[in-house]
Amino acid sequence: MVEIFKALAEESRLRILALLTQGEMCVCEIEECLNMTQSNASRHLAALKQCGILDSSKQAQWSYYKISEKFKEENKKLWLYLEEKLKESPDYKKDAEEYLICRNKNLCGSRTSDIKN
Amino acid sequence: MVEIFKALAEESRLRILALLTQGEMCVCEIEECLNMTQSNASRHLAALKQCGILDSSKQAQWSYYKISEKFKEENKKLWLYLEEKLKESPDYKKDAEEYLICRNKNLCGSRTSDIKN
DNA sequence: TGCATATATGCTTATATACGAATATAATGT
DNA sequence: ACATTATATTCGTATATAAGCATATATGCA
Repeated sequence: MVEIFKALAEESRLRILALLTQGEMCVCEIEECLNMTQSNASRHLAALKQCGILDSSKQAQWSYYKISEKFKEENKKLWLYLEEKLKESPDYKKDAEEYLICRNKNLCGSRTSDIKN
Repeated sequence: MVEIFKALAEESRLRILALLTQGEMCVCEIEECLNMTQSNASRHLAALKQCGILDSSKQAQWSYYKISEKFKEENKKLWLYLEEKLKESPDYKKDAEEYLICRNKNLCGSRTSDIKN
């Protein structure tokens, strides 16, 4: 449990999580939306994955990250809390708008998940 | 929210929280139950109080800490999660036994809350 | 008043964490 | 094979956090 809280105890990682509630994203999209350096984005994503909060899959040269279903199931109550509170954060609205802009830029070319979205 | 997660991102503080699910305690009881130094116990309690997770009240020379009702209300889902998971932690059983022993030692003399318990 | 006890806090040190810049690795397309 | 792009990782540095020890503060009691 401590590991999970450590992962959540960082502003940037919470912003990443908030973004990912909208769906899967690749590193460069996160980087762009949150205006952070590549290494920073990559490291925060790795930290969230490391403790089981995120899943990742590699398609071509892109790594896609999303909230782990297993995590949601095993930490239902925490997840409900996060869903509720992340949206209340002051950064959320702004980041969510950036997310839409990113989507339209189609930074990472077409991908499997785009078919669904 | 980050502040709350930061406070929760520490093993000793989670053990303190687990203990406090059983009721109000003073610093010296925490100190004894968890076998930590006085300054350490005091500081961890201060950190938990600082971000609203704990309340404290002073009676004579003792400071009593307990889980804040306001915190529970404003963070219902998180609190439900904590109640569920803290009990599953490997330290919990051992610490809970220590808690009973402490109670019997009556370290801090009689107190208001003892009447209720 | 003086002493003992409980708690909080300053100070120092050790460790952890976050960051940017550079580099390594992997996949793609020419 | 080579250049390009996306991502991961290494390195050095700056900052944050935790711990112990000593000290300050506050309360109760002789």
